[in-house]
Amino acid sequence: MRATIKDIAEYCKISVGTVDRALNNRSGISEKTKKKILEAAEILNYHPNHTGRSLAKGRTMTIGVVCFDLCNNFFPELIDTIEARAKEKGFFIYLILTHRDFSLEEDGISYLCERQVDGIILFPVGLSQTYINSLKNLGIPIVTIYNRLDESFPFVGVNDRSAMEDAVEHLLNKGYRRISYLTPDIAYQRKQGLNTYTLQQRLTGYQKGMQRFNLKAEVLEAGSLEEKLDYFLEGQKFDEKTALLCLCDSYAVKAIEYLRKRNVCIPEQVGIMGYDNIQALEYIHPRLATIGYSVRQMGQAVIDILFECMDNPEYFREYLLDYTIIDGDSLI
Amino acid sequence: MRATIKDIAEYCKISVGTVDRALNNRSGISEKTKKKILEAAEILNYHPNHTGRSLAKGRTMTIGVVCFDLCNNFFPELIDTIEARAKEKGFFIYLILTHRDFSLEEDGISYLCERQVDGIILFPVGLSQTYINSLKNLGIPIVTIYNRLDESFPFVGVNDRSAMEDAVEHLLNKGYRRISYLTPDIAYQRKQGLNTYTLQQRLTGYQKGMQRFNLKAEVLEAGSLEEKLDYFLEGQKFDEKTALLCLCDSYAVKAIEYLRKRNVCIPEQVGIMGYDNIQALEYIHPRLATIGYSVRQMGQAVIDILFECMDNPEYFREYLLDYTIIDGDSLI
DNA sequence: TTGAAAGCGATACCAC
DNA sequence: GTGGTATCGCTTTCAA
Repeated sequence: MRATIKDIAEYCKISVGTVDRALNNRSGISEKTKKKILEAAEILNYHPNHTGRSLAKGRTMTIGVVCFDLCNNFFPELIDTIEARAKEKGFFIYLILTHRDFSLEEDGISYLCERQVDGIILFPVGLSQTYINSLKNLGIPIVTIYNRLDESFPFVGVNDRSAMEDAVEHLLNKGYRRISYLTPDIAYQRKQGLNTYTLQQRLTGYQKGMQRFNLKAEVLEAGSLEEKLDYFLEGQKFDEKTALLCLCDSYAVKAIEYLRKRNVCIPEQVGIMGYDNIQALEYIHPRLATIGYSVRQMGQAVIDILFECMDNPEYFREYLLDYTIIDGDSLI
Repeated sequence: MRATIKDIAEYCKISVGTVDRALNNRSGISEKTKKKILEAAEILNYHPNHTGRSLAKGRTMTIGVVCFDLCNNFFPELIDTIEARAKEKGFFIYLILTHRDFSLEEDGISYLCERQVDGIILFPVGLSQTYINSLKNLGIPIVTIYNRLDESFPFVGVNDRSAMEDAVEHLLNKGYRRISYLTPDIAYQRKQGLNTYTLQQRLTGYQKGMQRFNLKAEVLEAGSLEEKLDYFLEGQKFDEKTALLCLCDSYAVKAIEYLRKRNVCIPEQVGIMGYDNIQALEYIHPRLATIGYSVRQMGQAVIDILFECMDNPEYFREYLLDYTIIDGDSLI
């Protein structure tokens, strides 16, 4: 059995209150008894019991991170940052992966709540008003990231709309006139009750950009990735400079794979551009043109905002990160 | 404030003991009062308080995962598997990243201990006997993975030694006669007090393989990656089929990048082989020849063994996964 | 079938 | 400065 403050108290023939004072550097204790107690703690190999403390204090020093998965996008680096910063402040991380399954998200949140976490970082999958209300009623600070919920929850993301608009401009400046946009089927996902905030922002940016330059938007949305790309290539004569702007890098990389299979030369016949600047790009050829932003900064922001909310429940902030267009060999 | 069992008890004018029986499907309660209590719980929007329960039961239903990072190798997929399986059994995951820094590992373990986790999955960085003893004294089941500690801790890994030996044979069968081995500086890491178990196993496998076929082993170990590769290329006339066998895929991929910069053709001038079959390989060209194993199976094994240990502290198992040689375009 | 009370380990307040 | 004790929310045992 592990030693408790009671053991120390008995060992020193003293009360638990005093032991607590010594162990937690509280005032109102003589140096002499303090020293005696600390020595006893050493001898008995005392380690504080976090569960007992949590119950007494009503704080668990734990934050829940509810994320889609660890295998895609910028998530690993982001969680890395969050973990490090949380640790600095004495907090631990409960990791919950939803795989974009709403019921897993709902269950996860509910368990986090039972476990009295002090705050939650949430990549929302759900979006219904009922769900939003239930989150509000939890009385736990929640910061959303990637997908937005509504103005009652602080949000951290990239300025996607503007970024995609700039991406279109970038392609235009490189002489591309036909610019298609590759995205998952947003309407379908919406129908499934999924949160499509970021998907929508990026799409809107693309559409706005095309509109601004009087270009005809072509959104490849329906069907599997292969079907979209087949449609894209259909009747394609490569007689005008053609580019494929993709929702995200992992999508772009898959597209490159498939186009290569169909003997399409990149960038000679089709230029490709992604979004996110994921680390794996370093090793992928041709070097993908993309849109980059600081994942570290994003992680810092989300955790710092969460800490703010924990101190002050009224705190609200929407934090949109800056981005940079990164050119690459996937464009000509 | 959230409702507690006491609130329910008062609401129903009944004792907390009975409420507990109803809420936890314990025996010795009439259907009628049980129904009344469950309804009250619904009305009062009762959610159990995990902290209180943990304190009373002495179990937190939490396991700590102490891992290097999330950005390399097979870690994301592994943690994904572990998280899913833990969740199935009602357990939560504390994620701690050490970045291969021993003091972070030590601190992490010690905090996990304060938080009374029921078990730990550990990618060990440390290896000293003092450290091992301190882990033993924790009285918490620990399963090691990737790096081994000693026979007091269950271990899950791949049969690295045999795999690397087979890799050598594979290269030999393809006609390679000069086979160099690329690895981090093991001696140096050892001197830093780091656990080099897997590094060493793989190296030994390579050496054994070379010895078996009477080939001269050439281990590229000292200096930066660039320095090692410069040394490797030095005086290289490409007059005999040359291959570079690498500790792991991410290492191999970096090597390919650098060799390309030095205008070395792969696989024409140098064949490359990696280890781990990481997911990113799908999008990297040339397709890297590598050694694959089931990360899912590894995750299942480690968590199942941990659960066994939690039931039975005497339980011990060393689980070595099978592997497959995967050929690729990085060899000719 | 139900109630009462003693823990679990730590905190916090009040009294001396 | 120190001791005593109620409290946090839940479990568990014993008695009724």
